[in-house]
Amino acid sequence: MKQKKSNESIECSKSDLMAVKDALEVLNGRWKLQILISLLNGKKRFKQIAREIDGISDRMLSKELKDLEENKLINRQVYDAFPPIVEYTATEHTETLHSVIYALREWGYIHRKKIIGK
Amino acid sequence: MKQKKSNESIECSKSDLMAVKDALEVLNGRWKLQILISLLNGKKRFKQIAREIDGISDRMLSKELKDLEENKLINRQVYDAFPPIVEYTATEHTETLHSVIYALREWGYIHRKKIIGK
DNA sequence: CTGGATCCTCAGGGATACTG
DNA sequence: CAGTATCCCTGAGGATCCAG
Repeated sequence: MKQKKSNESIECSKSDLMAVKDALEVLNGRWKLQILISLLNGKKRFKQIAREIDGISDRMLSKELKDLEENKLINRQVYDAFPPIVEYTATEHTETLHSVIYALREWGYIHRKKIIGK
Repeated sequence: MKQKKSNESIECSKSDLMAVKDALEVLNGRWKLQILISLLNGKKRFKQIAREIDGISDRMLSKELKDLEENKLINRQVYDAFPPIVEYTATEHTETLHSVIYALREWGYIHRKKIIGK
């Protein structure tokens, strides 16, 4: 993918840019990563996720979950019961997001210190 | 509320979630990361960036650059000349984004292979 | 409980024209 | 060249109601 410049590797190629754009496209919006993080902590039911994520509406959660399922980032398991039980779980593919989440979290802390926290 | 899987650490705390949200807030939209990646490759003038990033309008570029400057993610240097010359550069703070960009890029490749490329 | 269906709002973003 | 000013539209996302 990339070559080094003395000591720092710099993003450069069109192909790299495309990859970043692809990633952002899948993870876009305010909710997807929050949902995935929540599920990386263990299987959850619909209402559980809704309660955990501050401010999300049922409608958005439903839509985002469908999106994520299409991208193989979550599994949806339906149990035939009443009241209905649906469990969502992360997939092996979700696990590959760990480094992204980790990097964003670290940077979030750095940035907060830099801009807000001083 | 945490279940470990053998060897991986899992995101969990409220504070971590906040950090990720903060990061996403600063980097949101389709353009900011593309602009930053472009500038991490070296100083650029307005039109240069506009030409490099496919599909961005002058208006958006202008707005995003202002945003990024407020977040100390770019420097804006104006030279008194005609025609006007304005150069944008990455900052030290931008450098801290490297791991984020790197992670997103890697994941973009992985995801493409998983979903599209098969 | 799990969502689908509807309706509505608003900000993100495109197009174009214009200024210093 | 480096933007600003307008106008407009689309789509993300909220609120509410309803059904299985």
